[in-house]
Amino acid sequence: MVDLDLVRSSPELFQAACKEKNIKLDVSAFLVVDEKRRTAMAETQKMQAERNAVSKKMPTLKDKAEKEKIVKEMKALGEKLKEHEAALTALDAEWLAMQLRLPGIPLANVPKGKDDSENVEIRKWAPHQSPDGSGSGQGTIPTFDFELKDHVALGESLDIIDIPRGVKIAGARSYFLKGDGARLEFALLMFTLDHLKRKGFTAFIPPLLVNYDAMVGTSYFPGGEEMAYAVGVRKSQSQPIESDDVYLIGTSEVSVTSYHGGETLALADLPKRYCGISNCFRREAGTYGKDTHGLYRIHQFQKVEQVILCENDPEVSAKMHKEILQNAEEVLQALKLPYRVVDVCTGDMGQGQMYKNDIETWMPSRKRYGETHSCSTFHDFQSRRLNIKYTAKDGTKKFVHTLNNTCIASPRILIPVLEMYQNADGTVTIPEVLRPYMGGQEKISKPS
RNA sequence: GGAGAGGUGGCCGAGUGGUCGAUGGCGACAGUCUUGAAAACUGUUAAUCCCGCAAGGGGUUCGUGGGUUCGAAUCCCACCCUCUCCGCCA
Repeated sequence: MVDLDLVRSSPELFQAACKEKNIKLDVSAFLVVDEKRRTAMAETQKMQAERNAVSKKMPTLKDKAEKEKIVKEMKALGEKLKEHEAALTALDAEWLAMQLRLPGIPLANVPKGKDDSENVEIRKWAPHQSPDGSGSGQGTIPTFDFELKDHVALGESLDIIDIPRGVKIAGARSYFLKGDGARLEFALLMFTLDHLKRKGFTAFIPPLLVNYDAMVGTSYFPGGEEMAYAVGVRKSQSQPIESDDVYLIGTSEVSVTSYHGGETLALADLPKRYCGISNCFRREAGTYGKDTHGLYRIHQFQKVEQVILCENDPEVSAKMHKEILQNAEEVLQALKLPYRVVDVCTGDMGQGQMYKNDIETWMPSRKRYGETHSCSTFHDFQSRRLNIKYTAKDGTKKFVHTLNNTCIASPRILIPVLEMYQNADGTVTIPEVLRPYMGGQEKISKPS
Protein backbone atom coordinates (compact mmCIF):
# COMPACT_ATOMS: atom_id res chain seq x y z
CA MET A 1 0.00 0.00 0.00
CA VAL A 2 1.22 3.45 -0.76
CA ASP A 3 0.67 6.92 0.65
CA LEU A 4 -2.59 7.98 -1.00
CA ASP A 5 -1.92 11.68 -0.46
CA LEU A 6 1.18 11.24 -2.57
CA VAL A 7 -0.75 9.41 -5.28
CA ARG A 8 -3.27 12.25 -5.41
CA SER A 9 -0.66 15.00 -5.49
CA SER A 10 1.91 13.29 -7.70
CA PRO A 11 0.25 10.57 -9.77
CA GLU A 12 2.95 10.86 -12.42
CA LEU A 13 5.49 9.32 -10.01
CA PHE A 14 3.37 6.22 -9.72
CA GLN A 15 2.57 6.04 -13.41
CA ALA A 16 6.29 6.14 -14.13
CA ALA A 17 6.94 3.40 -11.56
CA CYS A 18 4.19 1.28 -13.15
CA LYS A 19 5.88 1.59 -16.49
CA GLU A 20 9.30 0.77 -15.05
CA LYS A 21 8.01 -2.25 -13.18
CA ASN A 22 5.82 -3.50 -16.03
CA ILE A 23 2.62 -3.06 -14.04
CA LYS A 24 -0.40 -2.43 -16.21
CA LEU A 25 -2.30 0.15 -14.23
CA ASP A 26 -3.71 3.49 -15.32
CA VAL A 27 -3.10 5.72 -12.33
CA SER A 28 -5.35 8.48 -13.65
CA ALA A 29 -8.16 5.92 -13.93
CA PHE A 30 -7.52 5.02 -10.31
CA LEU A 31 -7.81 8.69 -9.35
CA VAL A 32 -11.15 8.91 -11.14
CA VAL A 33 -12.41 5.98 -9.07
CA ASP A 34 -10.85 7.52 -5.97
CA GLU A 35 -12.70 10.77 -6.60
CA LYS A 36 -15.98 8.98 -7.28
CA ARG A 37 -15.55 7.01 -4.10
CA ARG A 38 -14.95 10.11 -2.03
CA THR A 39 -17.94 11.88 -3.49
CA ALA A 40 -20.11 8.84 -2.81
CA MET A 41 -18.72 8.70 0.71
CA ALA A 42 -19.59 12.32 1.39
CA GLU A 43 -23.17 11.82 0.16
CA THR A 44 -23.67 8.65 2.14
CA GLN A 45 -22.21 10.15 5.28
CA LYS A 46 -24.49 13.16 5.01
CA MET A 47 -27.52 10.89 4.92
CA GLN A 48 -26.21 8.81 7.79
CA ALA A 49 -25.67 11.96 9.83
CA GLU A 50 -29.26 13.00 9.23
CA ARG A 51 -30.59 9.60 10.24
CA ASN A 52 -28.47 9.63 13.38
CA ALA A 53 -29.69 13.10 14.35
CA VAL A 54 -33.36 12.17 13.91
CA SER A 55 -32.85 8.86 15.69
CA LYS A 56 -31.40 10.69 18.64
CA LYS A 57 -34.43 12.87 19.23
CA MET A 58 -36.97 10.16 18.43
CA PRO A 59 -37.49 8.91 22.03
CA THR A 60 -38.26 12.47 23.18
CA LEU A 61 -41.13 12.91 20.73
CA LYS A 62 -44.54 12.84 22.36
CA ASP A 63 -46.86 13.76 19.52
CA LYS A 64 -48.02 10.57 17.87
CA ALA A 65 -48.88 12.06 14.51
CA GLU A 66 -45.56 13.80 14.24
CA LYS A 67 -43.79 10.63 15.20
CA GLU A 68 -45.53 8.65 12.52
CA LYS A 69 -44.68 11.28 9.95
CA ILE A 70 -41.01 11.14 10.86
CA VAL A 71 -40.94 7.35 10.82
CA LYS A 72 -42.36 7.47 7.32
CA GLU A 73 -39.72 9.97 6.24
CA MET A 74 -36.94 7.98 7.80
CA LYS A 75 -38.15 4.84 6.14
CA ALA A 76 -37.82 6.56 2.78
CA LEU A 77 -34.42 7.90 3.74
CA GLY A 78 -33.38 4.42 4.86
CA GLU A 79 -34.22 2.95 1.50
CA LYS A 80 -32.33 5.64 -0.33
CA LEU A 81 -29.44 5.17 2.03
CA LYS A 82 -29.36 1.45 1.38
CA GLU A 83 -28.92 2.12 -2.33
CA HIS A 84 -26.14 4.58 -1.68
CA GLU A 85 -24.39 2.19 0.67
CA ALA A 86 -24.56 -0.63 -1.88
CA ALA A 87 -23.12 1.64 -4.57
CA LEU A 88 -20.37 2.67 -2.18
CA THR A 89 -19.53 -0.95 -1.37
CA ALA A 90 -19.14 -1.66 -5.08
CA LEU A 91 -16.94 1.40 -5.52
CA ASP A 92 -14.87 0.34 -2.52
CA ALA A 93 -14.17 -3.04 -4.07
CA GLU A 94 -13.13 -1.48 -7.36
CA TRP A 95 -11.02 1.07 -5.54
CA LEU A 96 -9.28 -1.51 -3.38
CA ALA A 97 -8.44 -3.78 -6.31
CA MET A 98 -6.73 -0.89 -8.08
CA GLN A 99 -5.16 0.47 -4.95
CA LEU A 100 -3.49 -2.86 -4.17
CA ARG A 101 -1.75 -2.73 -7.52
CA LEU A 102 -0.10 0.65 -7.02
CA PRO A 103 3.67 0.16 -6.95
CA GLY A 104 6.35 1.29 -4.57
CA ILE A 105 8.49 3.92 -6.24
CA PRO A 106 12.08 2.79 -6.87
CA LEU A 107 14.69 4.89 -5.10
CA ALA A 108 16.74 7.30 -7.20
CA ASN A 109 19.81 5.03 -7.25
CA VAL A 110 17.97 2.07 -8.79
CA PRO A 111 19.20 1.40 -12.34
CA LYS A 112 16.56 1.56 -15.06
CA GLY A 113 16.15 -1.59 -17.04
CA LYS A 114 13.60 -3.96 -18.47
CA ASP A 115 14.62 -7.29 -16.90
CA ASP A 116 17.39 -9.12 -15.05
CA SER A 117 19.73 -8.78 -18.03
CA GLU A 118 20.04 -5.10 -17.13
CA ASN A 119 20.96 -5.58 -13.48
CA VAL A 120 24.20 -3.82 -12.63
CA GLU A 121 27.12 -5.53 -10.93
CA ILE A 122 28.39 -3.45 -8.03
CA ARG A 123 31.08 -5.71 -6.58
CA LYS A 124 32.67 -9.13 -6.74
CA TRP A 125 34.24 -11.26 -4.10
CA ALA A 126 36.40 -14.33 -4.37
CA PRO A 127 38.73 -15.96 -1.88
CA HIS A 128 42.46 -15.79 -2.36
CA GLN A 129 43.91 -19.03 -3.50
CA SER A 130 46.63 -18.65 -0.93
CA PRO A 131 47.33 -21.71 1.22
CA ASP A 132 45.07 -20.56 4.00
CA GLY A 133 42.38 -19.47 1.54
CA SER A 134 41.62 -16.31 3.44
CA GLY A 135 42.07 -12.81 2.22
CA SER A 136 40.50 -9.56 1.29
CA GLY A 137 38.18 -11.01 -1.28
CA GLN A 138 40.19 -9.72 -4.20
CA GLY A 139 40.99 -13.20 -5.40
CA THR A 140 39.83 -14.89 -8.57
CA ILE A 141 37.48 -17.74 -9.13
CA PRO A 142 39.40 -20.91 -8.28
CA THR A 143 40.37 -23.15 -11.17
CA PHE A 144 40.64 -26.91 -11.18
CA ASP A 145 43.12 -29.20 -12.91
CA PHE A 146 40.57 -31.96 -13.47
CA GLU A 147 37.25 -32.12 -15.22
CA LEU A 148 34.45 -30.84 -13.02
CA LYS A 149 31.27 -32.75 -12.40
CA ASP A 150 28.08 -30.84 -11.87
CA HIS A 151 26.08 -31.15 -8.65
CA VAL A 152 23.67 -33.62 -10.18
CA ALA A 153 26.42 -36.02 -11.17
CA LEU A 154 28.17 -35.52 -7.84
CA GLY A 155 24.97 -35.99 -5.93
CA GLU A 156 24.18 -39.15 -7.80
CA SER A 157 27.58 -40.75 -7.49
CA LEU A 158 27.81 -39.88 -3.79
CA ASP A 159 24.19 -40.97 -3.33
CA ILE A 160 23.24 -37.73 -1.57
CA ILE A 161 20.78 -36.35 -4.14
CA ASP A 162 18.04 -38.39 -5.83
CA ILE A 163 16.11 -36.43 -8.38
CA PRO A 164 14.44 -39.26 -10.37
CA ARG A 165 12.77 -40.62 -7.28
CA GLY A 166 11.73 -37.12 -6.22
CA VAL A 167 10.04 -36.71 -9.58
CA LYS A 168 8.41 -40.12 -9.23
CA ILE A 169 6.84 -39.14 -5.90
CA ALA A 170 6.05 -35.47 -6.41
CA GLY A 171 6.44 -34.51 -10.05
CA ALA A 172 8.85 -32.25 -11.89
CA ARG A 173 11.18 -30.04 -9.85
CA SER A 174 11.15 -32.42 -6.91
CA TYR A 175 14.06 -34.23 -5.29
CA PHE A 176 15.31 -36.13 -2.30
CA LEU A 177 18.34 -35.12 -0.30
CA LYS A 178 19.78 -38.20 1.24
CA GLY A 179 22.40 -39.18 3.79
CA ASP A 180 25.20 -36.62 3.97
CA GLY A 181 23.25 -34.46 1.52
CA ALA A 182 20.49 -34.04 4.07
CA ARG A 183 23.03 -33.51 6.84
CA LEU A 184 24.94 -30.95 4.79
CA GLU A 185 21.78 -28.90 4.25
CA PHE A 186 21.09 -28.80 7.99
CA ALA A 187 24.72 -27.92 8.68
CA LEU A 188 24.39 -24.93 6.35
CA LEU A 189 21.16 -23.82 8.01
CA MET A 190 22.53 -24.23 11.54
CA PHE A 191 25.77 -22.44 10.70
CA THR A 192 23.72 -19.56 9.33
CA LEU A 193 21.40 -19.45 12.33
CA ASP A 194 24.39 -19.29 14.66
CA HIS A 195 25.93 -16.54 12.54
CA LEU A 196 22.75 -14.49 12.82
CA LYS A 197 22.47 -15.21 16.53
CA ARG A 198 25.84 -13.50 16.96
CA LYS A 199 24.47 -10.56 14.97
CA GLY A 200 21.58 -10.13 17.38
CA PHE A 201 18.86 -11.82 15.36
CA THR A 202 15.98 -13.69 16.94
CA ALA A 203 15.18 -16.94 15.15
CA PHE A 204 11.64 -18.00 14.31
CA ILE A 205 10.14 -21.24 13.17
CA PRO A 206 7.05 -19.66 11.64
CA PRO A 207 3.79 -20.99 10.29
CA LEU A 208 4.29 -22.40 6.81
CA LEU A 209 0.58 -22.14 6.11
CA VAL A 210 -0.76 -18.63 6.27
CA ASN A 211 -4.05 -16.92 5.59
CA TYR A 212 -4.91 -14.68 2.67
CA ASP A 213 -4.31 -11.48 4.66
CA ALA A 214 -0.69 -12.38 5.33
CA MET A 215 -0.16 -12.92 1.60
CA VAL A 216 -1.74 -9.54 0.82
CA GLY A 217 0.05 -7.86 3.72
CA THR A 218 3.47 -8.79 2.43
CA SER A 219 2.31 -7.86 -1.10
CA TYR A 220 2.52 -11.28 -2.71
CA PHE A 221 -1.22 -11.07 -3.34
CA PRO A 222 -2.94 -9.85 -5.40
CA GLY A 223 -0.79 -10.71 -8.37
CA GLY A 224 1.22 -13.64 -7.12
CA GLU A 225 -1.59 -16.14 -6.66
CA GLU A 226 -0.19 -18.36 -9.38
CA MET A 227 3.11 -18.65 -7.56
CA ALA A 228 1.67 -19.95 -4.29
CA TYR A 229 0.27 -23.32 -3.40
CA ALA A 230 -3.24 -23.04 -2.00
CA VAL A 231 -4.20 -25.81 0.34
CA GLY A 232 -7.38 -27.66 -0.47
CA VAL A 233 -9.17 -30.84 0.36
CA ARG A 234 -10.43 -33.42 -2.09
CA LYS A 235 -12.92 -35.58 -0.26
CA SER A 236 -13.21 -38.06 -3.06
CA GLN A 237 -11.70 -38.49 -6.50
CA SER A 238 -14.83 -37.33 -8.27
CA GLN A 239 -15.49 -34.27 -6.13
CA PRO A 240 -14.02 -30.86 -6.71
CA ILE A 241 -11.31 -29.58 -4.41
CA GLU A 242 -12.48 -27.48 -1.50
CA SER A 243 -10.09 -24.72 -0.57
CA ASP A 244 -9.07 -24.20 3.05
CA ASP A 245 -8.07 -20.68 2.06
CA VAL A 246 -4.61 -21.12 3.48
CA TYR A 247 -1.44 -20.84 1.46
CA LEU A 248 2.01 -22.37 1.67
CA ILE A 249 4.60 -19.65 2.10
CA GLY A 250 7.18 -19.11 -0.61
CA THR A 251 9.41 -17.52 2.02
CA SER A 252 9.25 -17.07 5.79
CA GLU A 253 9.28 -13.33 5.08
CA VAL A 254 5.50 -13.71 4.80
CA SER A 255 5.01 -15.09 8.30
CA VAL A 256 7.79 -13.25 10.09
CA THR A 257 7.03 -9.81 8.65
CA SER A 258 3.37 -10.35 9.53
CA TYR A 259 4.31 -11.29 13.10
CA HIS A 260 3.68 -7.76 14.40
CA GLY A 261 0.72 -7.10 12.10
CA GLY A 262 -1.76 -4.65 13.61
CA GLU A 263 0.60 -3.73 16.44
CA THR A 264 2.12 -0.47 17.55
CA LEU A 265 5.71 -0.98 18.63
CA ALA A 266 7.87 1.12 20.94
CA LEU A 267 10.63 3.12 19.31
CA ALA A 268 13.09 1.72 21.88
CA ASP A 269 12.35 -1.80 20.58
CA LEU A 270 13.44 -0.95 17.04
CA PRO A 271 15.05 -2.19 14.98
CA LYS A 272 13.66 -5.71 15.23
CA ARG A 273 16.19 -8.16 13.88
CA TYR A 274 14.36 -11.37 13.08
CA CYS A 275 15.15 -14.42 11.03
CA GLY A 276 12.83 -17.16 9.93
CA ILE A 277 13.93 -20.68 9.16
CA SER A 278 11.44 -22.56 7.10
CA ASN A 279 10.59 -24.70 4.17
CA CYS A 280 9.52 -22.60 1.23
CA PHE A 281 7.11 -23.67 -1.48
CA ARG A 282 6.89 -22.24 -4.97
CA ARG A 283 4.72 -23.38 -7.82
CA GLU A 284 7.12 -21.91 -10.37
CA ALA A 285 4.17 -21.46 -12.70
CA GLY A 286 5.15 -20.01 -16.04
CA THR A 287 8.73 -21.23 -15.79
CA TYR A 288 8.25 -24.40 -17.79
CA GLY A 289 11.44 -25.26 -19.55
CA LYS A 290 13.47 -22.78 -17.53
CA ASP A 291 16.31 -24.00 -15.32
CA THR A 292 15.09 -27.55 -15.54
CA HIS A 293 18.43 -29.09 -14.68
CA GLY A 294 19.25 -30.13 -11.15
CA LEU A 295 18.47 -28.30 -7.94
CA TYR A 296 18.42 -24.73 -9.22
CA ARG A 297 14.69 -24.18 -9.55
CA ILE A 298 12.57 -26.53 -7.46
CA HIS A 299 9.22 -26.47 -5.70
CA GLN A 300 10.44 -26.86 -2.14
CA PHE A 301 13.53 -25.65 -0.33
CA GLN A 302 14.74 -24.51 3.06
CA LYS A 303 15.79 -20.99 3.80
CA VAL A 304 17.00 -18.78 6.60
CA GLU A 305 15.54 -15.36 5.89
CA GLN A 306 16.45 -12.10 7.62
CA VAL A 307 13.62 -9.69 8.36
CA ILE A 308 14.05 -6.18 9.72
CA LEU A 309 11.49 -3.76 11.10
CA CYS A 310 12.96 -0.33 11.69
CA GLU A 311 12.18 3.37 11.97
CA ASN A 312 10.45 5.18 9.14
CA ASP A 313 13.62 6.89 7.98
CA PRO A 314 15.22 6.21 4.59
CA GLU A 315 18.69 6.62 6.09
CA VAL A 316 18.00 4.10 8.82
CA SER A 317 16.57 1.53 6.43
CA ALA A 318 19.47 2.10 4.01
CA LYS A 319 21.80 1.25 6.89
CA MET A 320 19.78 -1.85 7.72
CA HIS A 321 19.83 -2.86 4.06
CA LYS A 322 23.64 -2.77 4.13
CA GLU A 323 23.67 -4.73 7.36
CA ILE A 324 21.58 -7.66 6.15
CA LEU A 325 23.38 -7.66 2.82
CA GLN A 326 26.66 -7.91 4.67
CA ASN A 327 25.41 -10.70 6.93
CA ALA A 328 24.66 -12.78 3.86
CA GLU A 329 27.99 -11.95 2.26
CA GLU A 330 29.76 -13.03 5.42
CA VAL A 331 28.15 -16.45 5.16
CA LEU A 332 29.37 -16.85 1.59
CA GLN A 333 32.82 -15.60 2.57
CA ALA A 334 32.96 -18.09 5.41
CA LEU A 335 32.08 -20.76 2.85
CA LYS A 336 34.75 -19.28 0.55
CA LEU A 337 32.34 -19.17 -2.36
CA PRO A 338 32.94 -16.55 -5.05
CA TYR A 339 29.98 -14.25 -5.56
CA ARG A 340 28.94 -10.90 -6.90
CA VAL A 341 26.43 -8.34 -5.79
CA VAL A 342 24.15 -6.64 -8.30
CA ASP A 343 21.83 -3.67 -8.17
CA VAL A 344 18.55 -5.04 -9.41
CA CYS A 345 17.06 -2.83 -12.12
CA THR A 346 13.52 -1.44 -12.13
CA GLY A 347 12.09 -4.06 -14.49
CA ASP A 348 13.28 -6.93 -12.28
CA MET A 349 11.88 -5.50 -9.03
CA GLY A 350 8.75 -6.55 -7.21
CA GLN A 351 5.71 -4.33 -6.92
CA GLY A 352 6.45 -3.11 -3.41
CA GLN A 353 10.21 -2.97 -3.50
CA MET A 354 12.05 0.35 -3.40
CA TYR A 355 15.57 -1.00 -3.70
CA LYS A 356 16.91 -4.47 -4.22
CA ASN A 357 20.22 -6.25 -4.43
CA ASP A 358 20.76 -9.79 -5.51
CA ILE A 359 23.76 -11.82 -4.51
CA GLU A 360 24.77 -14.27 -7.17
CA THR A 361 27.10 -17.11 -6.32
CA TRP A 362 29.47 -18.67 -8.82
CA MET A 363 28.13 -21.96 -10.14
CA PRO A 364 30.72 -23.85 -12.21
CA SER A 365 28.19 -26.07 -13.99
CA ARG A 366 26.20 -23.04 -15.13
CA LYS A 367 29.44 -21.27 -16.00
CA ARG A 368 28.07 -18.12 -14.45
CA TYR A 369 26.83 -16.53 -11.31
CA GLY A 370 23.39 -17.69 -10.17
CA GLU A 371 21.03 -15.84 -7.86
CA THR A 372 21.22 -17.17 -4.32
CA HIS A 373 20.14 -14.18 -2.25
CA SER A 374 17.72 -11.32 -2.63
CA CYS A 375 17.87 -8.25 -0.40
CA SER A 376 14.92 -5.85 -0.49
CA THR A 377 13.99 -2.51 1.00
CA PHE A 378 10.25 -1.87 1.20
CA HIS A 379 10.08 1.34 3.20
CA ASP A 380 6.47 1.45 4.49
CA PHE A 381 4.91 -0.47 1.60
CA GLN A 382 4.37 -3.67 3.58
CA SER A 383 3.82 -2.04 6.96
CA ARG A 384 0.91 0.03 5.61
CA ARG A 385 -0.76 -3.15 4.42
CA LEU A 386 0.09 -5.03 7.60
CA ASN A 387 -0.62 -2.01 9.79
CA ILE A 388 2.61 -2.13 11.76
CA LYS A 389 3.37 1.15 13.46
CA TYR A 390 5.58 2.56 16.15
CA THR A 391 5.36 5.61 18.34
CA ALA A 392 7.90 8.14 17.09
CA LYS A 393 9.88 10.60 19.24
CA ASP A 394 7.27 13.30 18.70
CA GLY A 395 4.51 10.99 19.91
CA THR A 396 2.95 10.47 16.49
CA LYS A 397 2.43 7.01 15.09
CA LYS A 398 4.37 6.04 12.01
CA PHE A 399 4.57 2.97 9.83
CA VAL A 400 7.79 0.99 10.29
CA HIS A 401 10.11 0.29 7.42
CA THR A 402 10.54 -3.37 6.53
CA LEU A 403 13.42 -5.13 4.82
CA ASN A 404 14.42 -8.69 4.16
CA ASN A 405 17.25 -10.70 2.75
CA THR A 406 18.06 -14.33 2.27
CA CYS A 407 20.86 -15.52 4.51
CA ILE A 408 21.07 -19.02 3.08
CA ALA A 409 18.76 -20.99 0.80
CA SER A 410 19.27 -24.67 0.20
CA PRO A 411 19.51 -26.79 -1.88
CA ARG A 412 20.30 -24.04 -4.39
CA ILE A 413 23.40 -23.17 -2.39
CA LEU A 414 24.42 -26.84 -2.58
CA ILE A 415 25.14 -26.26 -6.27
CA PRO A 416 28.20 -24.08 -5.63
CA VAL A 417 29.08 -25.87 -2.39
CA LEU A 418 29.26 -29.30 -3.98
CA GLU A 419 30.73 -28.13 -7.26
CA MET A 420 33.40 -25.86 -5.77
CA TYR A 421 34.44 -28.30 -3.07
CA GLN A 422 34.70 -31.39 -5.26
CA ASN A 423 37.92 -33.29 -5.52
CA ALA A 424 39.52 -35.19 -8.40
CA ASP A 425 38.67 -38.49 -6.75
CA GLY A 426 34.95 -37.68 -6.80
CA THR A 427 34.67 -36.84 -3.12
CA VAL A 428 33.51 -33.50 -1.76
CA THR A 429 35.35 -31.70 0.99
CA ILE A 430 33.07 -30.31 3.63
CA PRO A 431 33.65 -26.55 4.10
CA GLU A 432 35.62 -26.04 7.26
CA VAL A 433 33.02 -23.86 8.98
CA LEU A 434 30.38 -26.55 8.54
CA ARG A 435 32.36 -29.42 10.02
CA PRO A 436 31.35 -28.69 13.63
CA TYR A 437 27.77 -29.17 12.46
CA MET A 438 28.59 -32.52 10.91
CA GLY A 439 30.26 -34.13 13.84
CA GLY A 440 33.72 -33.12 12.65
CA GLN A 441 33.31 -34.94 9.33
CA GLU A 442 35.70 -33.59 6.66
CA LYS A 443 34.59 -35.28 3.47
CA ILE A 444 31.62 -36.74 1.73
CA SER A 445 32.61 -39.96 0.04
CA LYS A 446 30.81 -42.71 -1.77
CA PRO A 447 28.97 -44.83 0.73
CA SER A 448 30.74 -48.14 1.06
C1' G B 1 -15.48 -35.36 13.88
C1' G B 2 -19.47 -35.02 18.37
C1' A B 3 -21.37 -31.88 22.63
C1' G B 4 -21.27 -27.27 25.14
C1' A B 5 -19.59 -22.14 26.28
C1' G B 6 -17.90 -17.66 24.49
C1' G B 7 -15.85 -13.43 21.21
C1' U B 8 -17.05 -5.74 23.93
C1' G B 9 -11.60 -0.44 24.24
C1' G B 10 -3.99 -1.67 25.76
C1' C B 11 -5.94 -5.61 29.49
C1' C B 12 -10.07 -7.41 32.77
C1' G B 13 -15.13 -6.87 32.67
C1' A B 14 -20.52 -4.59 32.74
C1' G B 15 -24.09 -3.74 29.29
C1' U B 16 -30.67 -7.64 26.10
C1' G B 17 -33.82 -2.09 21.21
C1' G B 18 -32.96 4.71 21.63
C1' U B 19 -29.41 10.10 25.08
C1' C B 20 -23.97 3.82 24.48
C1' G B 21 -17.91 4.79 21.65
C1' A B 22 -20.06 2.19 25.48
C1' U B 23 -20.45 1.93 33.61
C1' G B 24 -16.49 0.11 36.58
C1' G B 25 -11.55 -1.77 37.53
C1' C B 26 -6.39 -2.42 35.98
C1' G B 27 -2.56 -0.39 33.18
C1' A B 28 -0.37 3.97 30.90
C1' C B 29 0.39 9.34 30.91
C1' A B 30 0.21 14.27 33.44
C1' G B 31 -0.31 16.79 38.05
C1' U B 32 -0.80 17.49 43.73
C1' C B 33 1.77 15.82 48.06
C1' U B 34 7.11 14.06 49.12
C1' U B 35 14.31 15.29 49.95
C1' G B 36 13.34 11.11 46.30
C1' A B 37 10.34 6.88 45.51
C1' A B 38 5.98 4.34 46.93
C1' A B 39 1.10 5.15 48.65
C1' A B 40 -3.01 8.42 48.36
C1' C B 41 -5.64 12.02 45.62
C1' U B 42 -6.99 14.82 40.86
C1' G B 43 -7.17 14.79 35.73
C1' U B 44 -6.19 12.61 30.80
C1' U B 45 -6.22 8.12 27.97
C1' A B 46 -9.55 3.76 21.32
C1' A B 47 -8.89 3.05 16.18
C1' U B 48 -9.93 4.48 11.43
C1' C B 49 -11.97 7.22 7.27
C1' C B 50 -14.12 11.75 4.92
C1' C B 51 -14.49 17.34 4.68
C1' G B 52 -11.33 21.55 6.35
C1' C B 53 -5.15 25.73 5.95
C1' A B 54 -6.75 25.32 10.83
C1' A B 55 -10.12 25.47 14.73
C1' G B 56 -13.47 22.03 14.14
C1' G B 57 -17.41 19.03 11.98
C1' G B 58 -19.13 14.32 10.32
C1' G B 59 -19.04 8.85 9.23
C1' U B 60 -17.65 3.88 10.62
C1' U B 61 -16.05 0.31 14.19
C1' C B 62 -18.68 -4.06 20.35
C1' G B 63 -15.33 -11.29 15.86
C1' U B 64 -16.87 -10.95 10.15
C1' G B 65 -20.81 -10.58 6.61
C1' G B 66 -25.99 -10.25 5.74
C1' G B 67 -31.13 -9.40 7.72
C1' U B 68 -35.25 -7.23 10.92
C1' U B 69 -36.24 -2.01 12.65
C1' C B 70 -37.50 4.90 12.08
C1' G B 71 -33.26 3.26 15.24
C1' A B 72 -28.96 -2.67 16.74
C1' A B 73 -23.26 -3.98 21.12
C1' U B 74 -28.34 -5.66 22.28
C1' C B 75 -33.10 -9.42 18.06
C1' C B 76 -32.58 -13.11 13.57
C1' C B 77 -29.38 -15.89 9.88
C1' A B 78 -24.66 -17.45 7.97
C1' C B 79 -19.57 -17.71 8.52
C1' C B 80 -14.81 -17.20 11.20
C1' C B 81 -12.13 -17.66 15.66
C1' U B 82 -11.22 -19.06 20.91
C1' C B 83 -12.09 -22.15 25.17
C1' U B 84 -13.96 -26.81 27.80
C1' C B 85 -15.31 -32.01 27.49
C1' C B 86 -15.40 -36.49 24.34
C1' G B 87 -13.30 -39.09 20.07
C1' C B 88 -8.96 -39.54 16.91
C1' C B 89 -3.82 -38.71 16.79
C1' A B 90 2.02 -36.70 16.21
